[in-house]
Amino acid sequence: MGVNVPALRSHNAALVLDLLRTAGETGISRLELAERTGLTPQAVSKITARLRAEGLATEAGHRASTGGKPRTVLRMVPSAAYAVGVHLDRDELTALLTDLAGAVVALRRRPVDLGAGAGPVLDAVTEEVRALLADPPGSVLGVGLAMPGPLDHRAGVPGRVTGFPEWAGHPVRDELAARLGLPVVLDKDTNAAALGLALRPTAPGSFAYVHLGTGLGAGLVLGGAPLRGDRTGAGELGHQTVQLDGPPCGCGGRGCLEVLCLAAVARGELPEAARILGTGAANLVRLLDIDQVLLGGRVVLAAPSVFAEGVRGVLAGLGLSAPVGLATGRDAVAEGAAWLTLAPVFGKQAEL
Amino acid sequence: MGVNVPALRSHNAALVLDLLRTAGETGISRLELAERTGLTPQAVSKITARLRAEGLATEAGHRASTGGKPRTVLRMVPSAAYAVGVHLDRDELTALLTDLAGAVVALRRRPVDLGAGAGPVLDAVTEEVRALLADPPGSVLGVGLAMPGPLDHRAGVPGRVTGFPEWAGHPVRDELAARLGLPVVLDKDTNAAALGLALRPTAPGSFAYVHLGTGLGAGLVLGGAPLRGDRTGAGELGHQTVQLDGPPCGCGGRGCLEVLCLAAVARGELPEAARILGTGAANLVRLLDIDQVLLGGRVVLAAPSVFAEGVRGVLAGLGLSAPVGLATGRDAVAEGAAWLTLAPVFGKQAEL
DNA sequence: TCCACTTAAGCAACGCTGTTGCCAAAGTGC
DNA sequence: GCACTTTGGCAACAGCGTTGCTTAAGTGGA
Repeated sequence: MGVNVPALRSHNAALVLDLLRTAGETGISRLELAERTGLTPQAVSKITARLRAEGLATEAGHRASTGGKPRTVLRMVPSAAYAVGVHLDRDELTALLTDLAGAVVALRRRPVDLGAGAGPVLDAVTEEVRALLADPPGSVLGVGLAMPGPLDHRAGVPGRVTGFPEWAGHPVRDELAARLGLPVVLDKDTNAAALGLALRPTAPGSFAYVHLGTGLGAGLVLGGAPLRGDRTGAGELGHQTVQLDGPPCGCGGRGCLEVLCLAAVARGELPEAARILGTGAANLVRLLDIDQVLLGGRVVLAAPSVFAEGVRGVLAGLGLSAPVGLATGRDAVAEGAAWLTLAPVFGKQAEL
Repeated sequence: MGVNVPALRSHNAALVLDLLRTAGETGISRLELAERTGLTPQAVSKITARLRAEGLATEAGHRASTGGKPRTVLRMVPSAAYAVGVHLDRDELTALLTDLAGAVVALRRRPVDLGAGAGPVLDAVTEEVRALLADPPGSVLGVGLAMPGPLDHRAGVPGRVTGFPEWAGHPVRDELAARLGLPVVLDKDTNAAALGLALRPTAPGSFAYVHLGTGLGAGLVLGGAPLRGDRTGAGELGHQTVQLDGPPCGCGGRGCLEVLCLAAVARGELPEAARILGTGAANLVRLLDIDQVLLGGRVVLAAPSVFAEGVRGVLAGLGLSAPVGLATGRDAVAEGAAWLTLAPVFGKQAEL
């Protein structure tokens, strides 16, 4: 909790590297970095010199002069390091390799059955990750693994995944780390997706990633940081009561959003499902004062405009101005999983 | 955003001072401070020497020896500084003076009518604060002012307070600061109360303060920090939809928690009101993975056990283990308001 | 073409941070 | 009484960002 001088140094270095990252291909000059960080230009020069010496940054041309020496443009070097992201879903495994900028370099997919138990499934994960790393791309930071909740991201252990009791308590993170010889970070699928979305250069400060697939969940990003909660339980949108004394749910409650929404989907009433989802989204927007809602998950992606329009309609009807968007696509969770290991490089989510 | 050496110094000093504060009367030794902060004992010695020189800390006895030189106990000096907290409610004004530890030193109360307009009401606030400070207690850090929402805590300006349109946009913070010659911080009543509760030494990391008075709102504390949102809108619990297509609400929605809950109160059905409130609280606990629910507000305090038991029952029925408590009492908001100016001294809520 | 001017960025000296190594102070217990 | 343990201050130190100055590299008017 206390900060000493080396900690200060690495904090500022991470801050500068993050600005280089978000500047992307465009790059950014030393003086802009100084303005954005509040540090003096001289300090930025020192920090960027170290980053260049480590191969993390490079000079890339000049800006137009404004009457004096033109600013030198600096850029991050994405190939300086790589990370693996794994999305372990109930029936499918997606593993991908990204560079330091989060761009997908390679991808592998195969069907799996979570019900087959931890041993065989982790065998499959190990195989796919080894295959990705067979052609060694350079320094690999680690592996991010995203699974359906509930789980404990600090211990790296799944909880009672609905329908897959044998996973509960299995030391997934440590076992995979031992097999691969790489650091592994475990998190909930929705949290991983939200993290990946949160670190896009254009991301708003606070938003919710609402995922409608085999279940209904959300990843919450508040003030730039994902909210996990002490028990990795945050984002349990599916079991919000939106119908007092409504139909019972397996969770013990009644009128849960997930039950109502998925029932509408099952009936084929997608606009009604979108309206129910919109009510849940509106509750989020109002309770947390967030800037944006991003929809994702298989059910949404099967009829994106129906859901986007439906949710948008509910928010507009309540006078809420938060825009509604769609999350990138099929691999949002796996890409976010890679960010679980990339993020610390940029000083994000220090405490996992 | 960047951190330089003086910033590091003040950060560590605030950190140490906060540990002294939470240690309270008991005090804490230099070595414990070193363990808790991660700093070396020598660094802690230097920092505490400065704090003692500034009069913020003092030595207070010794611990029992464990085989060597006994540890010297350090304590914060609460009388080193004071702060004013003002709770401006729809019909009542509470102003109090606290010391650096947040203990109430003096209190004044009078009826007001928010509808009388900003001018006369701010006159009354000015009078009461001046009266509190008539017998000057020492260094006064500033004034925290808590009002019903909506408002903009960054600009220090109320929004459209329901039923009191003339307050909208009035520069309350700046005007009061000019009148009193002291820094003023404005925040929503529920946020102030939550802040005060969050800074108690025994507070859990994440909790919700649920306030049921003339309206229904919540103050959310996540990971030790109050959540306000960019528009100070976070905590709008009252307009969470918990009854799809339920009775209409003035907000444009249907089945809002506030409408249902207050209707039950109006019918005299307090257990039913508690059950509805409990449903809202359960939604909070699940969505945000919080550790505790604290109930407050006039309606709750009029029948505390009914509401506490009712909410507790709903949570227990859903298998949620978060304990339900009652917020201290009538002046929770005013005491929290004082913390709006005290908190920065301890490195809390840097960004207001 | 020249030259004054502006802006960018590195070099060197500096102040200040927390750290390290050492030692005095103040207890315990054989 | 003495060996031992633990606390906490003193002094020297490495390393951070800052300050003052210099050099590099442009623009634009005479």
